[in-house]
Amino acid sequence: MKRTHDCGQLRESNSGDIVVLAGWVNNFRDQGKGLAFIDLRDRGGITQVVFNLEDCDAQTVEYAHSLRREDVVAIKGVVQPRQGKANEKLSTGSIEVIGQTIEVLNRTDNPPILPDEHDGEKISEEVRLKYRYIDLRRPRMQEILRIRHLVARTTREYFDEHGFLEIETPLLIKSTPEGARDFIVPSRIYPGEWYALPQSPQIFKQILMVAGCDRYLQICKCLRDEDPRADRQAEFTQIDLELSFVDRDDILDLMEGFMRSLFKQVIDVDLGDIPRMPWSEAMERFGSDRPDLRFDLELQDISELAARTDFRVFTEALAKEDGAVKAIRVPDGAGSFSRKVTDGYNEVARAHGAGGLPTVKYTANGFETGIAKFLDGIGDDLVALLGLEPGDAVLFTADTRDIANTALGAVRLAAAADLDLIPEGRHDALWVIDFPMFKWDDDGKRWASEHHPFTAPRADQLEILESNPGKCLSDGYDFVVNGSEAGGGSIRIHDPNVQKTVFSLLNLSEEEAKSKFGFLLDALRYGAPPHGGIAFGLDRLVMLLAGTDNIRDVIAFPKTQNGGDLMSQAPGPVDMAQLEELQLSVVEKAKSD
RNA sequence: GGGGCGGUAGCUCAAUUGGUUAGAGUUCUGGACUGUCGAUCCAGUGGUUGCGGGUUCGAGUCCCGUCCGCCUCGCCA
Repeated sequence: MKRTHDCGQLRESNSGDIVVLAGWVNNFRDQGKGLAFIDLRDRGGITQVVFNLEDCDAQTVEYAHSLRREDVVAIKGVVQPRQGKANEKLSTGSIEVIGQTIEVLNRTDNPPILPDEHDGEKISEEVRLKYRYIDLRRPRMQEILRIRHLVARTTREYFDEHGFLEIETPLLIKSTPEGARDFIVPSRIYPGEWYALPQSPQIFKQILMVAGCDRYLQICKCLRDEDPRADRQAEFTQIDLELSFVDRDDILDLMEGFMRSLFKQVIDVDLGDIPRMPWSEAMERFGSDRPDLRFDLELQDISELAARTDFRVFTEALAKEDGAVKAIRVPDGAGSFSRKVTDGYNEVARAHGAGGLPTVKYTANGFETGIAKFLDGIGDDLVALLGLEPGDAVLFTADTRDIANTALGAVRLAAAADLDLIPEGRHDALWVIDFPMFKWDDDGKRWASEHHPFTAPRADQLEILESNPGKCLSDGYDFVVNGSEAGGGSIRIHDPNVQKTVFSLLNLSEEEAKSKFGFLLDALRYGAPPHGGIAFGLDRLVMLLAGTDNIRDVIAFPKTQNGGDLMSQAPGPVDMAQLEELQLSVVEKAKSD
């Protein structure tokens, strides 16, 4: 029997048609010897099939009674309007198929989990990952896989229309010193030497620009041997792009068009104008380089007022180099912030480097609790500056400007989640621009790239690149949606001399740079066009579009926090012969204690 | 590498201060039922309490170690 329709297709207009459906038995309801209902499920949906003695022989009805959940069957029958009540939960709920013939394609063992819409979300992730082939049968998972497909399809369509070529870059490449830890692959032909798997195709896509490819696109796997998070996997997918003869605004304009069509086509959301915010403003107002603009609770600088208090936490912070006191006003926070809640925020602030989180409530009687007694001299000015109303709470951080901002930024997110200030279904995007070129690495006592070592300084910043690298701004940009970094890129350095200067600021010797990136430096010497690009995190875009906060939900076969695949049991040992061929041996690490 | 939460029947969970034979729902098995749709009703199967030690008259419960899962800090150019 050949399938004629999928299980989501049939409507009342099909009444009288003879059809063949195939799929999994989602559920069955036996109603006695002569009547049985089978809910048949495939990727398209669910259709009810009914077997009874009026429409088929007793043997077939009995066969229908023997079907169990997740058996795989093909069923031939006639479409008719529902005899009983319609089921509004199903797209096919107004019809049913009168079953006439059953072909069992495969019986199932008793399944460890069921891809049931009611239980699916409750099953522990550990079991879902082990039996991923059953978990993925769930309509929700099928929906996410489809969203992911739509993202890839829309990407290829949009960039094809704008003159991009899809070009593959190698997976076995040379290890690079900057950035994340590499996954490495031993070379059989050169024993003792190693390939690295790409953290991104960065250098290759720049070389494609030197090669005259003009506009490049790739949907590619990237691999970074670092610990995962809820929104991060060691193995992930990027939408990787690079363009020649463009400036920053050309790229941002083109990518905005892409993002708008993506959100429109996949979830029918209008992103509207996408604001561009300097990095310094994002840090000052939101305490984050990826601000969530769906709610207020903006950070305010109260350093001048704080300097007039006798509160040592404030005055000692302000005595530091580039010290600051920041505050957020939490409307109606006085009532909802118990001691337990503010203690929790205190921990958040401490986890981000702040010494603590001074707190005060503002009521009809003025400031109360917490640090109220220290605010006597500045009370009215503080009320005016923050726009306080009775019932508000105020949270403070005091430290170096950087720590005060990031710690309070983290508290801002925690408070918004607690107070339910984040609107459902809303998507607020922005570009963060004018990043610093470098950040100071205190451990390594050197400058490190804020973005990556090929990011160009802004043209108007070239003169301070060497004299004041900490203040030098780059031509980099991040695309941020709902507080999640969904993409990032930059105009690249196309002048080999500027590239050399940046390498030396990163404390990369000329010799080292030559051995690691020599081929890029060479390429830049032979007629490199001005170019720039961006990479979007495809997994994170799918998360946003699908409305999940778990990256494993948007990857068909994801890995766990320990980098394992619970289904295939990777990683695993290999044969001694394989190691010998590679001239490798495993050395047991001595216990340090 | 650090911190936190968790692991009990195939699945989701319960088990009082350390105390009787570790329970419930569901899946599954058998039976009843001709319009159900998370069907219902009756009966039954199902346990290395993650694993290894220890304390105790007695451990799912306390202690030590270890493995696994999740969240998080570090890390992620």
